[in-house]
Amino acid sequence: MHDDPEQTPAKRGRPRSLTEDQVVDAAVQLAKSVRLENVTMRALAQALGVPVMTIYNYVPNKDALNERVVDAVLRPVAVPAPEAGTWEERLKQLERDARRALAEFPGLSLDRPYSAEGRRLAEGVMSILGDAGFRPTDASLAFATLFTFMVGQIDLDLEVAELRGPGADAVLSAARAAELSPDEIFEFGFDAVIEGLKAKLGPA
Amino acid sequence: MHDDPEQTPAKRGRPRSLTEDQVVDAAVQLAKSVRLENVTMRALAQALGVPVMTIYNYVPNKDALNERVVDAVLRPVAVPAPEAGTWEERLKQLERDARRALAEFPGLSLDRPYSAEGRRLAEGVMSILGDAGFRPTDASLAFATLFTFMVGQIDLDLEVAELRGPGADAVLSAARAAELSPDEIFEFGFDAVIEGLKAKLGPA
DNA sequence: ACCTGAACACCGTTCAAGT
DNA sequence: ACCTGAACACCGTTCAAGT
Repeated sequence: MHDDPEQTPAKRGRPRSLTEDQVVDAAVQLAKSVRLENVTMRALAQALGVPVMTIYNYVPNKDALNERVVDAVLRPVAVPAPEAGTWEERLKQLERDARRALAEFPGLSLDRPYSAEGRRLAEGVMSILGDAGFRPTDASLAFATLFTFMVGQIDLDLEVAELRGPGADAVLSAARAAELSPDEIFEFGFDAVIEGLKAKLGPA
Repeated sequence: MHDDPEQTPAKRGRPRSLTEDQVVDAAVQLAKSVRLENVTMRALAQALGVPVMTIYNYVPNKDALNERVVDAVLRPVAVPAPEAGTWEERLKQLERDARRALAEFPGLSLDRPYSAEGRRLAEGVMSILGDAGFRPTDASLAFATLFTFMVGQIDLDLEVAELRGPGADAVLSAARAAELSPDEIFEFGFDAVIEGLKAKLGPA
């Protein structure tokens, strides 16, 4: 009964010099200027002012760290409630928020392996599609289309951000010639996708 | 006049042990089972039966090698001629071919930096959109939407291929529950995008 | 001329020793 | 109990020497 290690943390041993949040936050900051995959454990340790191996007391390895960074970035993205508007408006707001959240982080994508936050957003989209009245199979197809569009859009955003200047690139030069901003491209594409989904699913 | 080094290759010095095509082809083969970024120069050298540094006689560095691999994979993808069908059919065939070509290669994407073949395909899509009667700004918007969809689709294909089994993934579990194949998802999504583009651009 | 061994400047991570 | 230096098994690539 007495001496329960859960109740009495018993500050024995060396005190922790960091918290997990500090480690993840520092990695998030570094991921703003360098692609997440290129954030090195050594650079992270230096930013935290600790030896490299100390990080491994807070995070099992780099993959796990990356997952927590993605979670931290996606956490602020809300799933709009039913009262927030029509299903089209709710989806658009969700995808716009996600895109904005990810835009600060070069090369941070929604893809594999799915984080807890990624799953939350995926379920949010599915539930909005359910509210819209789509039956399960149709909702899955619509989800896949929206997800596909979203991943591609983030990739396009990255290219626009990186390829400033000399990169004589057919894709972007066409967009540049027409003076299209990434936001305009997103709005147009998203509306087209929604329109297409309604056309394909509406008559059922 | 005499002794022109261009006309008379003059087999002096050590003979080349490889050709550039051999190097690229070997890299293409390795990229079928390992993501291109994870194909190491050392593994490539071993597959070719030469010391690592020999590769640098044929290719300046790994980035350039990767670009040539992407070009080699994309080269067989044709831009359907005007006689091949309606602009919708031509676009669909092009994107389906590109998707199939890339499907064999895990993690091979259309994105940055654009290869010569990628540029050829991009210009092909733009010309098909021109044939369809889209004016330049509209064609750019439509192109960006199609490109976005394509990049996302390839990413989705990769995840479907990789996440066999335990990965309890919301995105794919929904698709699996509905027994949707990647091809069905592609067909549906592509048609929806085309439908949306027509709806947005048609009334103009 | 072309080839290539040795070496360098990086990675992530294991392992055993330190307090 | 928590921390961490040294070392290991990798990378891509430079550089100088070999034929």
